[in-house]
Amino acid sequence: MNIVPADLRSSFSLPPGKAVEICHKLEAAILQHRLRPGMKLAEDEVGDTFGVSRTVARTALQALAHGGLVTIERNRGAFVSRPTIREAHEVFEARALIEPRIARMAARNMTPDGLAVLQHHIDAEHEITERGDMGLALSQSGAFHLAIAEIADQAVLTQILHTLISRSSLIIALYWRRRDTSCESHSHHALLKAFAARNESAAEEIMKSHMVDLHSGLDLVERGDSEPSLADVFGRIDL
Amino acid sequence: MNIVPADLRSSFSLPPGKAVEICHKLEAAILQHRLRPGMKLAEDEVGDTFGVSRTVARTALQALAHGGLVTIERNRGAFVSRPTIREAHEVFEARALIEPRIARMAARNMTPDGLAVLQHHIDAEHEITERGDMGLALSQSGAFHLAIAEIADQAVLTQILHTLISRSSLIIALYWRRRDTSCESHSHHALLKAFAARNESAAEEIMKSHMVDLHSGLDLVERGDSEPSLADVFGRIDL
DNA sequence: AACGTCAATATCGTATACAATCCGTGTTCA
DNA sequence: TGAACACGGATTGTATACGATATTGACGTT
Repeated sequence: MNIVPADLRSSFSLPPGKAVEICHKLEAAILQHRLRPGMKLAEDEVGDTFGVSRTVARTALQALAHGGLVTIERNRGAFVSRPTIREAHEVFEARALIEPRIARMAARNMTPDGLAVLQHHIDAEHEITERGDMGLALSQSGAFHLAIAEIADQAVLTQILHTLISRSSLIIALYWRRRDTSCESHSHHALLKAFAARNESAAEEIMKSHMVDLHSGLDLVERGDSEPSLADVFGRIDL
Repeated sequence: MNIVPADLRSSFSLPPGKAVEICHKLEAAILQHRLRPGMKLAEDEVGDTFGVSRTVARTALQALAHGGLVTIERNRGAFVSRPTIREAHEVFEARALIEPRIARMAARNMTPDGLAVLQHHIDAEHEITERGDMGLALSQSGAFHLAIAEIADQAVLTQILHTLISRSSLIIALYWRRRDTSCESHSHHALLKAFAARNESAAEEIMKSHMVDLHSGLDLVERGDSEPSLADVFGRIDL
């Protein structure tokens, strides 16, 4: 079976030509945690991988950098971003501000078609979760939130939310502590129910608490080093 | 005297090297309405103007495109964006959602230094308004709002607000109908007072109504043509 | 053995060159 | 006269080439 999350379509200002596709592919890979935070994305390597020149690869990387998924350091190159704990808090606070409003608007605009789309997302998410592909499930979850924004029909907020959700994915890759995503699934069902009833206040409230849940599901406490120590990566070695 | 609005510093993902400066200069020019919405920004022209190659000019334009100030059409080039009426509403609704929250946070964090910075902005704005340079005054007003966000110390929201304010400037260039900016000035003073008192709720409320004022100061009704007619530009000629 | 210096290499920043696309003009034909 | 077409100029899309900068490893010194 071939369930792929509706790709989190990149912003309004599309980079020209081939760069768009590369953007989307890199974005998908990052969102699914196939490219982990901190990984180097060398221009030559990206270019070779996708069969384009460095120019195009560069354009794609710069576009991703504007979305916050990639960090470019001068004369050093591009890396998959590693959000700080501070930034993690800010991103989820921003989502907690924006998404309840979006949910309310979506509830107001909801149509049978919209409901069907959301239901489809939930089904896909469920099936992926069964298969245990955590990265894909997360990506799918993001697509669900974004679909709501599209139904709300607010291009500006949708664009903003898109970048926030992308960054959330990185944050979760770094700081998620729970094993299960049942809370996620439960909230999404509850949201769908509110949407079906076109209950604006309920949708807003559920989304608000969903945001709190997500935020509190993170393990955002300062570790010894801000950079992950070698021991974190390889485990401690007794000499 | 040399009062220049603290430049609305571009996002986190700085384009490399010289492109940053070009970005800032173009941004300033657009925000001050020296480059009007719809104007063509040819890569060669930009490059020649700033003494760099097309490559760098291109990078700068793409960066501005990500901020929404510039629109790039494939194979046609870059233009100063012309926000639609729809987008205008969305931008100001988004600001109305975000800025009151930012004002509240700023009030909470306010320090004597912060107050001094804001006071400085207000003074500058006042002086510029006296001189009658509408574009510069507007740019200065944006800088004031952004300064609040920086005091609120929320990088993520500040970044978002930055793009919203930039776009607001374009919107105002297209749709502003009032002659005066006294309401602007009044609101800013009121905000400063709330900040001085560290009155969070007052700051939030004043900002909220300030947003409503700004939004309602726009003339957002459909005109006959979306494109400005020649008559609009040259005046009507009786044959 | 540890540290600092220096060269080699890899990667990025910028400039230039070529290919593809679009737009306006002028011509041709109905 | 008007519409369709073809051509030429201009501008963007992409590739490549060269210069600048940072990192890595070797070497010599303390």
